[in-house]
Amino acid sequence: MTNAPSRIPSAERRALTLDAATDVFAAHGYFGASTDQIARAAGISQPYVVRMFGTKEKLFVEVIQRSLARILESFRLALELKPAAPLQALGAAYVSLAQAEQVHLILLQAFAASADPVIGPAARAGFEELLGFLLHTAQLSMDEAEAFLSRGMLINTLMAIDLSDGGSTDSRDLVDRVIGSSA
Amino acid sequence: MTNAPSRIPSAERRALTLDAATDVFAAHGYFGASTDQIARAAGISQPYVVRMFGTKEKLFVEVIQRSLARILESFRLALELKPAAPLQALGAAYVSLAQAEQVHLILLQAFAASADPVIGPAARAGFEELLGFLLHTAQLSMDEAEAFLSRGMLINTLMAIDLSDGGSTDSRDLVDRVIGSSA
DNA sequence: GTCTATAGGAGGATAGAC
DNA sequence: GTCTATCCTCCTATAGAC
Repeated sequence: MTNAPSRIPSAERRALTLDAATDVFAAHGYFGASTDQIARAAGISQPYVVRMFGTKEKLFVEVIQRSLARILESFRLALELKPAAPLQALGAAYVSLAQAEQVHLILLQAFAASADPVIGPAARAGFEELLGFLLHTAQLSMDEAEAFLSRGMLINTLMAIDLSDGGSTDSRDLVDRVIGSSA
Repeated sequence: MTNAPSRIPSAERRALTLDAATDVFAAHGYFGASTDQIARAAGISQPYVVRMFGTKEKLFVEVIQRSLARILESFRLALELKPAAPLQALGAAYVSLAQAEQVHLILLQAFAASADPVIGPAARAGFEELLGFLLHTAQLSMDEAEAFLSRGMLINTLMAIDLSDGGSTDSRDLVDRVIGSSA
């Protein structure tokens, strides 16, 4: 029984590896995640991960950019479907995207690793793109954008520390309001 | 010329090392920071850092707890001084404490490393203590606490990615509103 | 397109001296 | 109370085969 590696097209392999990397980086952060963990999650060898993306740093930057692209894409869709209530539409879109993929944790980890000379600029650029979208495409006022982003950052935090399980009554109330309400 | 190590009392040495560790963890996160960087920042040898705190993990947990204690302490003071406008008092206290010490980044890094089995519980406990304080000591309503925490998380993020320098006009506006206004 | 083998470096922790 | 020396593990990246 020959156990040959399954040979799949490079575009698809890249996408699968990015999926795996997203999960691992989301959980452990840029420094905490190893290329070996990512490789195992993707079902390939560690050197192959490096081979595909050059360095771990470049891989993380690609993960950040792809996550951001997905956020913007889902925001555009939400605005199309519910143009009357943009704030609610965007909020709901963000929470459901965060629950499905690990988009929010990637943002959090990117911000946390901002001191890195390559990741910092990528994180900043991502944030600015998001802000620009809210102000100029979604046409939010600065007040609305600020409120939306504040709420988003709290969502990121609450989901990161998984406050829902085992927490106090107060915690659960807060989680319900912040995440439950727009889920 | 004998270059003997300066011998200082253990309590003071601990405090100095915690200061150094706070800076390094704030910038690079739990995994990104090395005990050697911390040692150099504190002006002592790497093994001595480990000797004092047992493990890097325990050191980080102490840093988290100390940062939280400082936050609560400064909040208590702010409430005493300005009992009429608690939200404003707390907001200003947080921003100025964040600028002086690296308290906000420690929180961010703690949340980012929450998947760790030791750090996660510490981060959760810290957040819950903070929430409890806001609701029961500062007597904020759940709405107010939510707004306060949201804003706090946005402050953490904006300061982490240092959006002030080199950013777009929009970014600078946002930073001014969120940080400048309560500084 | 994918793997095995491995080099090379960094980092946390321990032992033991002063 | 503090250091030097060092071990050993983990991890990124490269080389080269299939």
